[in-house]
Amino acid sequence: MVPLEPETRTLADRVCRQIVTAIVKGEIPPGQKISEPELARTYGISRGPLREAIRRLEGWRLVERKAHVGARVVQLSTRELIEIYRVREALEGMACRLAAKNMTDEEIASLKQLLDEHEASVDQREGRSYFQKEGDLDFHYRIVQGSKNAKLLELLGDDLYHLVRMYRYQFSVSSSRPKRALKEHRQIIDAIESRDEELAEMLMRRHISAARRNIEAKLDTETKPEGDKHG
Amino acid sequence: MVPLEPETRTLADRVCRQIVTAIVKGEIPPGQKISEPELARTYGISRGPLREAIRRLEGWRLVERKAHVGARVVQLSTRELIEIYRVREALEGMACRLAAKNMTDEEIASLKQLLDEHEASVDQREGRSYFQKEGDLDFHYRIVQGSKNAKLLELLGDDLYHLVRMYRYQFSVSSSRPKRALKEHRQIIDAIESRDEELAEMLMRRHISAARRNIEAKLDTETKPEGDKHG
DNA sequence: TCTGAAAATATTGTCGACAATCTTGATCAG
DNA sequence: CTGATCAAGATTGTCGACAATATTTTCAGA
Repeated sequence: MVPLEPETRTLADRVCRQIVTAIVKGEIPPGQKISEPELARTYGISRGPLREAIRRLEGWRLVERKAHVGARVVQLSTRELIEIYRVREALEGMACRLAAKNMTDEEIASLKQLLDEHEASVDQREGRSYFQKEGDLDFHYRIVQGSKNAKLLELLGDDLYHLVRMYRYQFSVSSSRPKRALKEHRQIIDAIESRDEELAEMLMRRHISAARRNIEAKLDTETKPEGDKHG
Repeated sequence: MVPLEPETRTLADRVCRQIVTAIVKGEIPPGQKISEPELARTYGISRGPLREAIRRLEGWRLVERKAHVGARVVQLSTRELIEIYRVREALEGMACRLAAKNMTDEEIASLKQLLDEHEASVDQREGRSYFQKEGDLDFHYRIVQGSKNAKLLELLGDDLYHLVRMYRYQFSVSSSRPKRALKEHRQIIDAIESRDEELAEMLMRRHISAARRNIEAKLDTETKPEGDKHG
């Protein structure tokens, strides 16, 4: 028999998850200082487990800590967001290559079904970008799972996706091109289905690279609408 | 003015580094249980900071913890080592591509000089695999630095290289083909110098991929010298 | 002798208190 | 009035003690 949450049997672990959720959803905004006494009161625990939770978050790079000053929620600069997309391009490209080799037929079928649902919600227009936003990460997450590479899953799932989610909540940035993204998702799953590793990796890299350039372009127009430098 | 070790002003931080070193060097062997009272006595601190240090190590995936049981040093299975090399292939391939774009001429020159030193030590045969071993990671680390992508540096430097070093100490596995590796390193830096991003990435991926296959082959012959299955 | 359960032991988890450090605000010299 | 210095307050860092859980040992019964 397996309990619903097997490893949440200690205060530090439970609170750790709660804080992650709070940070990702923006309830604790980026850049905000984390007050130990205040958080301890909020969650009704002592400072001991709370500090341990913060230390783990530090390892996951969701908070930054300075000695004798305190911990702050990481604040993603646009530069760092771009960096993350470079990392995603590399990591998810590899994940997609491995998925083409290791995904089971059942997993592929299930993923195609997920895309059908996404398409329906996009068509009906009731799926406001909100759903598509989370749905997008669902797709990517499943690919990574399909790679059967635990290390990839760790790095992307624990380290990067949290940050990406955080950023999306923060700026309410959805994929901004749901139909295009959906089409690319279909191409990717097709490549996986035909077990074309090379193509699968290339398509995923182009998919993420396009998202990155999309962000870069948006930022360029926002920050310097009449600038002439291209740095 | 900058002190030599700016952020090691708290017990937990200092002990954290000490434990990392001890783990990487094998002084605390993989799989061994970490006894909190014992380690606290060893380093002369209380259990509080020690636990926080362990929690951060948990975030870095150098130790695994089970509630009410304790923390153990991670034990790399061969499967996990292979997984790590897949991740390195993806990440360092991207790093190399970015390095070809972003490395300064000075950094490139310095790195070529480093390779000269490696070559000298290999030729003299006095560079036993020991030096080459660390020298190899030096080269790779500099490439990652040259990418100017902080996220890449974090993931590779903090998460993966520790594990790779640990494994090398553990099995005394050096590159086992120092001349070949050195030649590949030269090809890579040449590609970077000519700012050929595409080629630089490809060469780095082939370089790491070759190392992975080398390990796989060695493991195959060791574990199943007369087997017929290829799983 | 072997098996199973229960007690004893040791370890981990949690808490409150104290010490060290940083931040803030007030006071005073220029 | 401005700036710096110093003190008061608040926050983080550290510690020892107690509670909860897991592991080991022991002992009784078959």
